[in-house]
This record gives sequence, C-alpha cells and structure tokens, in this order.
Amino acid sequence: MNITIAENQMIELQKKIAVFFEGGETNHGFCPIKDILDRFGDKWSLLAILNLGYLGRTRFNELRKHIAGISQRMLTVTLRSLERDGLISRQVFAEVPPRVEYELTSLGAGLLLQIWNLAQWAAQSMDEILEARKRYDMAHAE
Amino acid sequence: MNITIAENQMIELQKKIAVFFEGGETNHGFCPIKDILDRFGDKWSLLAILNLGYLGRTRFNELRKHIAGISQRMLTVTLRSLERDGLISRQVFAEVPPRVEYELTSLGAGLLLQIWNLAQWAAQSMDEILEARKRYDMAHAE
DNA sequence: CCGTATCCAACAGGATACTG
DNA sequence: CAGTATCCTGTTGGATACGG
Repeated sequence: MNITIAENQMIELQKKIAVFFEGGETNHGFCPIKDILDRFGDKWSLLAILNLGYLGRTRFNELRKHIAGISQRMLTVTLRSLERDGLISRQVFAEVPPRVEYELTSLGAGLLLQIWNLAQWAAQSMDEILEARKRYDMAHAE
Repeated sequence: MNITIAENQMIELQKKIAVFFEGGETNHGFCPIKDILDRFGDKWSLLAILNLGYLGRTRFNELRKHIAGISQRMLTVTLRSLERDGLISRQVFAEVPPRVEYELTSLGAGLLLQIWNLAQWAAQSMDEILEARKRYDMAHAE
C-alpha cells in the first residue's frame, strides 16, 4: 500500500526538477539545496524555529529549557544567524535584569511550514525506515 | 505583501505542533527533527536524492558527474546510508566491467517530495533572505 | 539574565593509493 | 567501473570562565 506515490505524480515531479536544474546554471552546481543545508543543516536551527513556532514570542532562557541539550553558546550562535537571515526578530528590553524576546518573522513562519511538513513525513516514515535499517543490518552482519 | 501567512493559518500550525510535542514524550527531547537532521543534515544526502529523482535509475559514476564536487568516498558512504534506510535501492550486475545502478524507492520518492517543497521555498525566499542579511551586516558593522 | 571569549575534543569529509 | 583503506585537516560545537 505504500507503493503509491502515484507514477504520474512522480513523473510530474521529475519534470519540475528538470526545469529547476536545466533552467538554472545547469551543471555548474547551482542549487538551493546547498544553500538550505548551509543555513539549516546545522544541529540546532530547525529545532529553534520549531520551538519558536510552538512557543510564540519567547525569552532566551525559556527557549533554552525547551531545546533539550543545547548549550548557551550554541543557542546564541543559532539565534544570531537566524536573526541575520530575517527568520526571527530579536527585541531587547532595557531592564535589570535584562530581558530579550525572540519571535518568528513571517519569513520564518513560512519556513516553519516547510519544516513542519518534513517533520510530518519523518514521523510517518520513521517505522518504515527503522525496519529497513534492521533488515539491512541483518543482511550485512556476518 | 509577504506579511501573509494568514494569522489563523499560523495558529492552526501552532496547535498541531503543540499536539506533536505534548502528545509525544513531552519535554524529554523526542523529536523527529533530530532524526531528520541526523540522516539528511549531512552535506550530500539531499543532493543525492534530488539527483536520483531527476535522473531516475542511475549508475555510480553517472550520478557522480551530476553531483558537483562530491568525492568518490563520500558518494559511496552517502549511497550506503540511504540504502540502509530503505530510501534507495542498489542493484549490482555481474559483468566486467562491473555495473551498479541506484534508484529511489517509493519511500525515497516520498522524501523527495518533501525536499522539493523545501527547495521551492528556499528558491522563492532566497532574495528576501539575502536582503535581510545585507541589512543586518550593514547595521552591525562599525 | 543574557550574553561573549577562549580553549579543546570529536568527527565529517577531502586526497590519495590500492583492489576485484 | 565501482568501490576500500588510510591518512590527515578544518570545522562544529561542548565546557568553562568571565562581563554588562
């Protein structure tokens, strides 16, 4: 039953990819995939965006509590780069003790939507992947 | 005009994420995002899948030609891990010289669809991101 | 509270040489 | 042709200490 990414749907997709590749700089390596990876392929960016989507406007340490395992340094670094790319906004309040709040921009919300779809796919496919992996390891263990 | 991920759409998404987080193991860090990153956050996996989607069933060196800059070693490593996860199939022909062909499985095709959506978003948003970056760098250069 | 600065270990991944 | 095997470097990111 999982054999149904309908054939024609797949062919449609192939055509689109072809346009994508051939319309661009063809084979000199232009590809937004590389850019995606450079920006969001790191360990924490997607998690930060997902959590900001979940929490809405959030303070630094509140966010940190929700991203299990992240160090202070990496949360700072990650938030800065997301801010630089216009995906989140950062607002500092001149108080003592200081308060800083982060929030997704509309651009960031658009990315969140994509991440969400990807996460959904991953959640749905995880069992199948784990099974495949088990099969592979069985077959390749001597 | 880009201020339109409609509010209610965003709120809907927040609810879904909430269910996602709170339905799972809550705050102990369960999250398919981490798994996604572990598997596809590397430098080459997404490119391999995208190119296999583009080319269809393909031989090792043919694939290599299309993925600009990949080393023989990394193509092997990448393809092995994708095969292990059941995302691509590998068929060896007992010929001299040897021939090996790779192809997306239906599971892999499902992932391709997600990657495609993400790539589309990236392509559409790239300008806006680059602008934001320029603004940020202007503001933070003393 | 919200960072920055410094140091350092682990690992991804490139270059190269060799095989069935 | 389609890989292994080995070596070696650059980068990622954790730990720790300090600052506004």
